[in-house]
Amino acid sequence: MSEPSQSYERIYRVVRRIPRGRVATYGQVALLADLGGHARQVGYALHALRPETALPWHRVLNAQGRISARSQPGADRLQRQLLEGEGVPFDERDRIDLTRYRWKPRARRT
DNA sequence: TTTATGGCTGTCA
DNA sequence: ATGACAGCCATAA
Repeated sequence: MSEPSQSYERIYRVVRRIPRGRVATYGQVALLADLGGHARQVGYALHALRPETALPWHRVLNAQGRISARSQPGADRLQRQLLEGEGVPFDERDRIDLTRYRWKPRARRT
């Protein structure tokens, strides 16, 4: 495939695997996407994804278990709302207990 | 081609 | 425990 941005697709693929009621960090997704721990690109990929792309971006948090402020206003609030709707409670500080809600994917790849 | 960002992370105080 | 600084790399102009 001559996909110019195949890297993004990998990220999307990983994010899509995140089960409902569970969350993952950018770093984690990056690792699973073979990006080698470069979480930033994950954030950019999600930032660059199109609205018609049904992707559970709201299940992706930063390493602190909190929602990062993105370009779109109110989007962080929406993310929180979506997560709460999936059964992921937030702390007083808007944080999620990653030790409990962190998605534990299996080692894939051959 | 180079330059400038950026939905982060890890370390230090 | 939180707050602040620098670094890595890919994408977009």
